[in-house]
Amino acid sequence: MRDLMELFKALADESRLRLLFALKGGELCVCQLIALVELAPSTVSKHLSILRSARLLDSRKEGRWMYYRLSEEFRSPSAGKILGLTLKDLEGTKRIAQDRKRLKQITDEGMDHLCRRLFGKP
Amino acid sequence: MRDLMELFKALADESRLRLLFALKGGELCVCQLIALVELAPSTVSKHLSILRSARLLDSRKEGRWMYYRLSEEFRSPSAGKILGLTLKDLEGTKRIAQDRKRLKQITDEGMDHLCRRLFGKP
DNA sequence: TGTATATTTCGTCACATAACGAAATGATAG
DNA sequence: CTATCATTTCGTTATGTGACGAAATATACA
Repeated sequence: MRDLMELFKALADESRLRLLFALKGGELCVCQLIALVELAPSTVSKHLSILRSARLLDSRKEGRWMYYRLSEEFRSPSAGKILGLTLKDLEGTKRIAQDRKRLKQITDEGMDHLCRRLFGKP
Repeated sequence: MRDLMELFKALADESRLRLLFALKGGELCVCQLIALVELAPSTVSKHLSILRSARLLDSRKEGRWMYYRLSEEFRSPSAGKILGLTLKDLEGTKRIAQDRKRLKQITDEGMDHLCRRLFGKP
């Protein structure tokens, strides 16, 4: 029951739903996710850790970049199905449609350029 | 997206999961649900209103008693499936097994006796 | 009609959570 | 080795949530 509640708590937040959906298309770097949801890096990091605790995400470090992706090993079979239904439901929403467009721009931009834009000095 | 978040928020609470599971066997009166979860009447009432707002429950008034039951018309097809998966997942948990036993006692007791026990003067 | 009863609404308190900025961490590049 | 960069951790603040008791509401019964 504890696990199930953790899953639902993780899913009960707009930013986290947006992050999950963005990762549907494959792994992304933290800086790309920051650019997408437009929240402080520390805030995004916290969201990602919540999603990872709920076993919805896995992560991988490559050099100084950290990549997150949708998990494949869920805590329970139901968890995977619930995530699947959730992502399908999100397809139709306006916010997610906007995100999809912006994400394309972000991935096209290239990470070096993106990071300089996000964290670089004037 | 708002609806989906409302659904997950509703499901992200232990007491509300217990209430939902209890109603799996059919409609129950508020006083029976109060006896089951052992929280203040006002607290249980609030939980029920949250579940009803999320369209997980319907209610029916009969005399002075209010009956709640699992909804059949969900906000979205996914909502029904998610609830189904959730209730199935809960089957195995210890708390729910305890609840099932206690619920049998509660329904056997009869509502007049139960209400006198819960609200009656010494 | 008035009183008892079942449920809901309201006000309040303690605690959880999302947001931020500052500081810490860990890796790369010079 | 030191500086820089991407990310995380920590501390703080504002808002949301769950719990309760008291008061309001609605129905039944005398």
